[in-house]
This record gives sequence, structure tokens and C-alpha cells, in this order.
Amino acid sequence: MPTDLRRPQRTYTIRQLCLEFKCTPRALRFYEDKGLLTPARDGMNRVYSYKDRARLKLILQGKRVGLSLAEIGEILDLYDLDDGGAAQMAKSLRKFKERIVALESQREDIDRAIQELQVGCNNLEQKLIATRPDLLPRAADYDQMLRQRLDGLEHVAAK
Amino acid sequence: MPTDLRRPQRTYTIRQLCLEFKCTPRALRFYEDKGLLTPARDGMNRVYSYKDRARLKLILQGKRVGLSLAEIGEILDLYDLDDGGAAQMAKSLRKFKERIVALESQREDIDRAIQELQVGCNNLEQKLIATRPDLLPRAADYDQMLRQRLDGLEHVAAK
DNA sequence: GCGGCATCTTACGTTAACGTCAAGATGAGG
DNA sequence: CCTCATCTTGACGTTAACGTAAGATGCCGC
Repeated sequence: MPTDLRRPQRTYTIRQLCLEFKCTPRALRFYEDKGLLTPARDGMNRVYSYKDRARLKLILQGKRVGLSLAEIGEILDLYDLDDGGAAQMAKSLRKFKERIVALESQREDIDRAIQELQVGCNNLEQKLIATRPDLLPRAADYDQMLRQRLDGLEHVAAK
Repeated sequence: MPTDLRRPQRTYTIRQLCLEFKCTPRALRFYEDKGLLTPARDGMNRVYSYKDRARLKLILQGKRVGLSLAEIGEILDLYDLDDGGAAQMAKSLRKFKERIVALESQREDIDRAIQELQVGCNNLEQKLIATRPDLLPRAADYDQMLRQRLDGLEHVAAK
């Protein structure tokens, strides 16, 4: 019977959590500095409880959707002293909806930028066709680009 | 016959360009520091030519689509010592296409984040309906939100 | 000659989320 | 006892694009 790594009574070292969630010890200490985590201690060493792990999970989820650590902190603060989680849920709901609005606005900015760039690309291609078609990117160059990007990804993955 | 503000032989003070393009003198000096602009001088004072104005226009266009000043600089450097603009156009084309790819990737990230947030919102709303429906945002609150956002925009616009 | 305005240079401050040493403590293994 | 590995606490560095004084210069009108 393999040990369940997520038993509620389990504890974790800083490295274990870092491995599990692919982050660095520095990051966890930083979150602690900001009051987002408050692990127990065994002597000097940090001991993370199952609850700490859950909080970390929320922190990383928040980061993925673009919340700042400060905003995540506001939500997390309600986790402890809460009427059964309702206030925290209400605050989360507000924050989430705000974030959705902001993200949709960002997406509009991006779409506008892409449009502007595509207009620019078309203009440039027309002019290059007329003057220096030899400078136009060709299919071979495009393959080259793709290969470079894949190499980049492998490189990152290898680290 | 009104003076054409864009006659090629015209020159501009720093403030004139700032007013026209809604930026600050500090920004123009910063661009100069970075080598993106090299206006002439009249004593101590900067004198911007029509070409400088064109370069500034390109800088701001580049910024709008998310190019860094360094990237814009690479493109601009080819504006001067160029075989009729072809090399510059080819480089711009590459940069633009790179930027389009990057922006599309960003948009995917945003879409994923929005999806994740919407799932979270649904969950939270369900739970709040079951436990504390009084904490749910109501239509009146929504109006309030809209009004606040409009006030914010007017405030910014008034500046 | 003086107030007022525009301009100049220099240089430190800002923001977020860590990265990157540096230097020391602690326990396990050989 | 030595060394290694892991942990700790500082504390400064990084990045981008400016913002924000502080203090000097120069011109215009009166």
C-alpha cells in the first residue's frame, strides 16, 4: 500500500512542496514574508501542514489567472477568521469577476495590436515584393524558425 | 492659409511633440538616452525635425503593439544606413510576425485564465446560494460598480 | 533688473516577484 | 573529525519605462 502523499495529517518540507508544485524555496519564503503562508517550525526548519499545502495551491492558482500576491493575500486572510467560508467566498467572487473584466479588456488590447500588426505586415510584404522580393521570408526560413522554437522549449524542459 | 503643422521643413520643440502625441518631455529625453531619437540642438534646447517626428511616431506605434524600446531601436537603426529601406522593412516584418505569434500565445493564456475564473465563479455562486445567498452581489451592486468605473474614467480623462 | 515660464542635466525612486549570492547552523554518513 | 547536503536569515540585484524632485540656464515682457 503506497503512502498517500496527500493525507491530511501529513507534513511537508519546503523542498517537497517545491518539487510537487515546481517552484523554488525562495518563492515559498517570499510568500511567507508577504504573510501568505505561515508554516510551523521544527527548530529552525519550516514544516508545512496539509493546510499550508492547500493555501499554496490557491496561491499558485491565483497567480495563473493573473492575480497579484497582494490580492491573493486579501482572499487568503479571510480563510482563517471566517463565518464558515462565506465571506471569503464572496470576496473571491468579487475578485474573480473583476479579474475577468480586466482580462477581457486585455484581450481586446491584444486583438487590436494583432490587427495593427497584420496591416503592417501586409504593407511591408507588398513593398518588399515590389522592391526586394529576395528579402522575403521563405518556406525554408519558416521551418528554421519552428525548429529554433522547439529547441528553445527542449532547452527549457531540460533544465 | 493656415500653417501646415506637418510641412517637412518644419521643426518642433519638445513640448509641441509632447502635446501632439500625448507624451511627456521626460519620455522623449528617455528615448534619446536610449538612442531612439537624436534631435538637433539650438544652444541647449532640443530641436526636432520632421524626420525626428516620424521616428517618434514609429516608436509610439511600436509601443502600442507591445514592442520593447530595445526592439524598436533595432528597427529604427536600420532606417538610416539602409538600402532604400528594404533591410529595415525585412527586419520589421520579422519583428512584427514574432510579435503576432507572442500576442496570440498571450491571448490563449488569457482565455485559459478566463475559463478557469468562470469555473471558479460558478462554484462560488452555487455555494453561496446554498449557504449565504444574502452575500451574493445584487443588481444594485452591479449598477454601483458600473458607476464607479465610469467615474474613474472621467477622472482620468479630466486630468 | 525681475518675475515667470520653458528648458536643461543629474540622479534617485517606483513596482512585482522573486534571483542570487553570502555566511552560518544542523544533522547524517563515513 | 570531516564533508556533504539541506536548511536558515539577511540583503542587494534584476527589468522596463519612465516619474519626480533639485538646481541651473535662458529668454520675454515690463
